[in-house]
Amino acid sequence: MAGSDRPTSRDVARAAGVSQATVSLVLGGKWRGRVSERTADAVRRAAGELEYRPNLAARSLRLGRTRTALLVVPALTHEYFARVYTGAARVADEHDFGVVLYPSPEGTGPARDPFGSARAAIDGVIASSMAADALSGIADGGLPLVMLDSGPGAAGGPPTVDLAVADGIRQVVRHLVGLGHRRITHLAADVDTWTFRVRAQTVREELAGVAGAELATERCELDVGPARAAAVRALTAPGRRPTALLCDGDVLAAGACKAARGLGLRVPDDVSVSGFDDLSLATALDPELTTVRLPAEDVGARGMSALLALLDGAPTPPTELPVHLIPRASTSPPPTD
Amino acid sequence: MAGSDRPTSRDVARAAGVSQATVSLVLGGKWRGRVSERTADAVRRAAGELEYRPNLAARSLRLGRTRTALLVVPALTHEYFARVYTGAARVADEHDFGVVLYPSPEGTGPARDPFGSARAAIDGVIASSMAADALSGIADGGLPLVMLDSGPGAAGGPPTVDLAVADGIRQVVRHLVGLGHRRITHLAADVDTWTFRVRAQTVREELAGVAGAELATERCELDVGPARAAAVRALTAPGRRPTALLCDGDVLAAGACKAARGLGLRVPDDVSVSGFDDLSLATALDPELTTVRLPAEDVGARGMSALLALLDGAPTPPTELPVHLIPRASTSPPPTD
DNA sequence: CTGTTAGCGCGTTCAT
DNA sequence: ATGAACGCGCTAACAG
Repeated sequence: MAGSDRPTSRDVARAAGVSQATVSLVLGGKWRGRVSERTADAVRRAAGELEYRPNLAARSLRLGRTRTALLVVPALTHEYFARVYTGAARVADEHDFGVVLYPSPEGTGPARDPFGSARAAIDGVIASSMAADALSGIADGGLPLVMLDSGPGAAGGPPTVDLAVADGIRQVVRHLVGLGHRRITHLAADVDTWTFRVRAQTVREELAGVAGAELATERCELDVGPARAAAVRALTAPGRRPTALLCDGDVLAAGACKAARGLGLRVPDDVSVSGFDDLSLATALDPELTTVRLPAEDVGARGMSALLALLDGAPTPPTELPVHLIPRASTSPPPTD
Repeated sequence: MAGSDRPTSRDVARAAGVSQATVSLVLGGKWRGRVSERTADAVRRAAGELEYRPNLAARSLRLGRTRTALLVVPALTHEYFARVYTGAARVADEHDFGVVLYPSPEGTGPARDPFGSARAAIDGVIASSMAADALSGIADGGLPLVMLDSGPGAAGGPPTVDLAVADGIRQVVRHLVGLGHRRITHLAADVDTWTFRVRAQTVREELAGVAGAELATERCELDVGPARAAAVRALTAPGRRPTALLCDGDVLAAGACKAARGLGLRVPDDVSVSGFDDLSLATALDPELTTVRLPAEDVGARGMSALLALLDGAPTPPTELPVHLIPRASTSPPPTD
């Protein structure tokens, strides 16, 4: 166990020939006119020589704060949440904060209490796409909380950072309608969260104002296989076949494309397919997906900023981030009968 | 700031009418025959009433350990590393350990020192796919270290967890050769790490033993766009066109498929394409990719286990995890001239 | 069987 | 301008 013992601030003090308090002041950056320039320099040199690093456990204990936030996500393997983390971690880093992840099991139901042991070690929580009831434990604990993708909260509730999903869906619908599509099937994710409820509702509302529009809906799990099956149902349902499949996510769109090909239909010539998320998958597919770009990193970044503001007692107005339609090759005018 | 002050073990002790040490023993689970059943029960009840949670900072300071591991990954947005994290976190959780992520910038070169502040707060490091020199800072610090996907280390070096990538490549080559392919281009990731060096070398070696085999190589960045460009170069190079593209990853394979289609070639009828990783992308594509499944979660899990063993002073033999070829629809016999 | 004591490393106050 | 002393909450030793 060589070199297992690290130097403490006392070691630095001894090496620099000063007291512990002086070391703390100098390294803490609050010595303006309290410690002479010469001594301050000696301290810094000694700290450098010894490769001194403050003991975070001791600091946290003394200060009562940990400079660590907990990010609760449904599934890290999904690229969207990985990006959210990346954004949150970047902002945290700029403020000497850390971010630890808590992937809530299965993303549904009141997750196993993430705070049994963690509560003591974190200053606040950023929760992404969680059902409100799963967060009751946090609110009870009086831990500062920011909610992501959960919809605008109540007046006195936690700060929120949301995506303009309704607007995103509107852009997709107008894009499809503008191309001439009237028979559209919504391939909906079978997940009961705010963001997906809004998508379903907005598709309905927006299409209700279009003359001759026919909307159908197929629900499925958020995975390629189930999406493919749902798309097959949609494309083989009795009556006239839909000319466009509006999917709740790029993953579903991938399944839809496979279904179309399997039925001998070409995308986009016979059926148009739109996605949502703009994952790297969207451009890996052929044809590339028309989809809606979500600023995932910004969501994480704004979430972290909101938490920092909350901890500072600063105002935290609700945030809504704009999203943009990215037209690509998977949509085109419908076939002429 | 309601309820911001949490109860301490002293509060629990007072409420239960015992001493602080008794609380510590009972809640720490080491009171067999040292505290009476009745008192223990009173302590637990009091702790429950007060919703007591031990202060982790204080515990860490006292014990000198944090029960936290640092996982260094090149890029979290890549599904593979997200899975590695998931596996590591699962094993960590089973041992009341936490895992914090450090995404090393750009995944190349000696990363910015992740330990400036973190070193003090972690018990050990699990580093994935890092260049050896980027890890010198860790080894110097005497911090327990486990290396992932870095190849078998020196005798006295850190424990390693590797994938049997050479065997995986061999399975792919034999699969292609078995189908009848002889002109094969290796679409290689332009990344200088052990795992990719091994892949290139194994392709060469394995194909060297096949009569009439012709190997070409195209290098590119690990992304769809560059892969597509590289595949176009491969498929339009002077001389007879290769009948199979052996790609270093599913992402590259996706680019290769797009390139083939763009040139009017069908996959797999005109050209076979194989991937590596078995990401969810592999089955999202059409045709589904023949690829090699990597047990990413197991890598993370074994890495964490190795670190725990290392911390316990237990032996940590090098681990190599098997990988398996998953034949799907993107490979078939070569076209008959 | 239980309580008392000491100290982990740090940041802060008070006294020099 | 600097040093001595204290306590954050916890656990491991030792007394009783």
